[in-house]
Amino acid sequence: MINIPKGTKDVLPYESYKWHYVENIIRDLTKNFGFSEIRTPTFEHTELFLRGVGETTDIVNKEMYTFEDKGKRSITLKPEGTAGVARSYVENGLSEAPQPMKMYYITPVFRYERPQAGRLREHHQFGVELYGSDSPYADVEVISVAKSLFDKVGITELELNINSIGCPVCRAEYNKALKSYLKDHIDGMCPTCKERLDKNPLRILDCKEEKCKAVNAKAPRVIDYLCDDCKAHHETVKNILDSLGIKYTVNPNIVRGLDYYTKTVFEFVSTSIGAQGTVCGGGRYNNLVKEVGGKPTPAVGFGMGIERLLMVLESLNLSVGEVEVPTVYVAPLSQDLIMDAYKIVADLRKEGVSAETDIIGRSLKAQMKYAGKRGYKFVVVIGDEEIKNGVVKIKDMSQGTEDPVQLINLAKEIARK
RNA sequence: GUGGGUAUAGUUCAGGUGGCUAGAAUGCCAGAUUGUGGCUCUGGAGGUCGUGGGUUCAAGUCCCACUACUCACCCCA
Repeated sequence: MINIPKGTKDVLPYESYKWHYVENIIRDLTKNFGFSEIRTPTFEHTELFLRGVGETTDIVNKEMYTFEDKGKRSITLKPEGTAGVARSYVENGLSEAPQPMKMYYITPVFRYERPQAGRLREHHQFGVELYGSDSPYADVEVISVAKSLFDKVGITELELNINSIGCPVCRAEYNKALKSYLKDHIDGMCPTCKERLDKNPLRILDCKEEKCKAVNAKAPRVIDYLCDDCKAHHETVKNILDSLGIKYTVNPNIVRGLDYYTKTVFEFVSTSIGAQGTVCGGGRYNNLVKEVGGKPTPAVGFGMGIERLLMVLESLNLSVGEVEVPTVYVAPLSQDLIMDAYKIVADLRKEGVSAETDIIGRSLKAQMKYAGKRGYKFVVVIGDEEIKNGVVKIKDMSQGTEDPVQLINLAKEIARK
């Protein structure tokens, strides 16, 4: 037997309705906020991610699905959604379309990692991108989309953490201060943090080792080093969130793992789905568009893991939508009547009523069982009598009651119920 | 890349110190005096016990290796 590649998942026929449920909510909600869908390729030139995501990140260093195609081009399966959108924005001259440009996507993303609960090699992200505004209102606009989605599906337990990591100017200042602090304490820290000291000292703040946490607690904080502009931006974001009644925690230790972030960073974290609790992560990335070859354009957005979102819904026993089954099952009493049943089903379908009939030649009893198990609302049994008289009974499966109706009015009657 | 755990029907799992013709529940299919599901009862199909070696008269059970899955670190959605 050939089995599924490590870290991937099938969405089976009896569970795909859950995906439709969240996707439908996403499409309604983004429309409500004025975002339009953008679809970019599943793979891009590797170069895009090197420049866009950043060469020092783990994603680029060790997690990309990169291969050479038959034309000797280096191709990479998208490890995140933002870089492709930035590329498309530049390549298609979207900066000349009415601004701001508000986009969203639902896409698979690929990272070569060791799978565990809530972490896959292929997962799906819903992402939102807002280009062309440096206003704190844009940050909040994006956060609001995520927040509204969680509200809509009934999730109240997610905690919103926000932080500001400043712009290149103030971050340079901060990095200096942080490094000099850490140098004095590095001996007591874990090996990975020692390594990070030179490469990416910001990440040290995110370490979960107890001894490192203790050091980090007293480390200089980014927000104390923000320049006036970044500081004002951060304060305004908080003020707007406050006035909208969106609760948050300022967490000086959140640092996103992608190089392109500036100013605002945020994440929505769950405690109910295991160690991989970040359901949604995002922030502002004012340097990205320039980085991939466009003119400097402020941008803000987030990525949300759909698998993780579903995990949260199920762990909290919240609705994940309803099984998708046609409305009516038409049951021929015997094999002689299959043709009649099939015609009735065809008519119902033409009238826009979803319907199904027996195509494997089962007994009436077996058909009833099938209809009951799959959750049909109505069953119509077709026998010689019914055909002769042109009158059938609509059985309501949840009530167990039967109502007679003229065969020619069947579709109308069902639509009415 | 580094640790820990687990591998027996479609699924969830039983099978102390080696002796089975490998079980249960659930699901699937069929039936319970031939026109009706959910409850109940009966029957049936379905496993080379992850793979390969080894010990033994005898291995699902003990030993070794491999593989897969899984959880955690790392990192992230």
